[in-house]
Amino acid sequence: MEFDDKVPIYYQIEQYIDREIITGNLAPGDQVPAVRQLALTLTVNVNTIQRALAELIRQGILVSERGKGNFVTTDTMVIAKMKRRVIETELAKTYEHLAGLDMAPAEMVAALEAYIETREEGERHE
Amino acid sequence: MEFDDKVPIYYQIEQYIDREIITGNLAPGDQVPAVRQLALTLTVNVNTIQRALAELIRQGILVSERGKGNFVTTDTMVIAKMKRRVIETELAKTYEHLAGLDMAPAEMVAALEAYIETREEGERHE
Amino acid sequence: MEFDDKVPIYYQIEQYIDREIITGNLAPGDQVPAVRQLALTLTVNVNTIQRALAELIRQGILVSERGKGNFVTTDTMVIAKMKRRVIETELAKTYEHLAGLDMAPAEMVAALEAYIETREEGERHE
Amino acid sequence: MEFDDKVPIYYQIEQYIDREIITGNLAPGDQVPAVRQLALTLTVNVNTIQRALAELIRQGILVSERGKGNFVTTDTMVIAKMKRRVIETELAKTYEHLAGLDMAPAEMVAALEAYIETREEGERHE
DNA sequence: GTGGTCTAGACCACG
DNA sequence: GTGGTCTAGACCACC
Repeated sequence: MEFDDKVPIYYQIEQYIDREIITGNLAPGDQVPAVRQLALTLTVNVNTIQRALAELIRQGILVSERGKGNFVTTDTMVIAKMKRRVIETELAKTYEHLAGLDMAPAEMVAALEAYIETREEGERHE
Repeated sequence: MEFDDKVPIYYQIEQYIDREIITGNLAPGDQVPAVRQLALTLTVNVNTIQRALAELIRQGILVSERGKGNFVTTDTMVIAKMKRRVIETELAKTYEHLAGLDMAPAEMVAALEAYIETREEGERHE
Repeated sequence: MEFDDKVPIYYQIEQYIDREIITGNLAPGDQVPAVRQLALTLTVNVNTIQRALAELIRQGILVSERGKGNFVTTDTMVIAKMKRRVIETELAKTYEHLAGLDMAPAEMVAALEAYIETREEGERHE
Repeated sequence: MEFDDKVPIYYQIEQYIDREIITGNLAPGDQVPAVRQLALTLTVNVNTIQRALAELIRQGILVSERGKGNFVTTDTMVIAKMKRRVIETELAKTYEHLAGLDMAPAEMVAALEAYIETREEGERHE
């Protein structure tokens, strides 16, 4: 995994785990890989992992069981809410940024479609 | 202006000036407000402004004239290129993030349209 | 039983058994439930139970008889002393904490009375 | 300051700062002593202080200003709510613990009064 | 000078 | 073996 050094690593790990849960790679009730395992896989320090997990635990997305491990909550409401929040935040950020470039809503959609088109062409020729 | 404390302020200021140029609020050849003026307007420290401007100068987007001030480059190619980069970067980030949530390209466009729809309704009822 | 994850579980179990003895649920001479039984009832690991019991044995509150089990001491002086200690500790902690909030002794009593009043009202309406 | 090694130090520091705010030693808008200063005063590591402050910032009780310091929120509603929570939690804990010893509400009040009485006598003879 | 982030490494609580 | 807490110390961003 690559990190953007403009934002804290612990924050990127938080988002990474959010995504793993949203996509179902980590299902409700699943055990999250051990802290030391994640530290190895992502090549970051154990404490940095802990900090990311602590925030997810605080949000109720993960639950910690002492000596057993960390688990994805089985409360699907919490997960559904998180998913909505993540997507909404992403779209809102895109909207704000493009609006800040004086783009009208219809132009944004067109730009995204054009981008996807270009990208897919690029992939076809790889 | 509000800052996201998850990313460096100097970097947000860089992007802010990029946007001012793209939208034409700052046209080619225009003088950029004095450092101390920007520091007041944005309520950040002078050094932070300096750092953002230094980066823009390095990129050739601004040109510094000793004793006179900083000016937007008159090289419209540089500006056009920057504009493309900014928009492309924004769309790429959105694409990557949504793809990371297992969203298909068509879904991304639909989600953005839905978001805009919801947002406009919200604004109508404000 | 629910545990406060801010304090060691073995310590909370110690206090739990203290309370069982003080209330008479466990009388002098009574056999304490088997370690494995307690582990099941309280849903904690056997080792954690052992650690709590070891401390109570050290204090003379329980006596261990090899091959038979653990028993509440018949030395009522020890129990009486423990009871006094438990209550005194509780009141002292409350006093210290409220005093740390600049509350005068009379206010503490009033606050406790008010709390009990509110609580009983709440229970009446449940 | 002395720490109870049964609960995390960062948590005790959190409560310590809560109390400083409740008693007015730290008023709304006041700057909290520098992290490194607190670390010296309380003789704990800087990171431990950071962890306590991070939680208070998350709760909106403190606000952090990059490069300037940490400040007590000027939102007195947040502080008032925190104060109520702290006192309520303290009384609830006392109530639960004494109820667990089979004490009736009236006895609790009597016990607290007796404790205060004894304590004041002790102080008179010191 | 002030807070923020990360690393390395140790030790404890629990299973 | 697994997570939780703490320490020591470094380096960065910002004022």
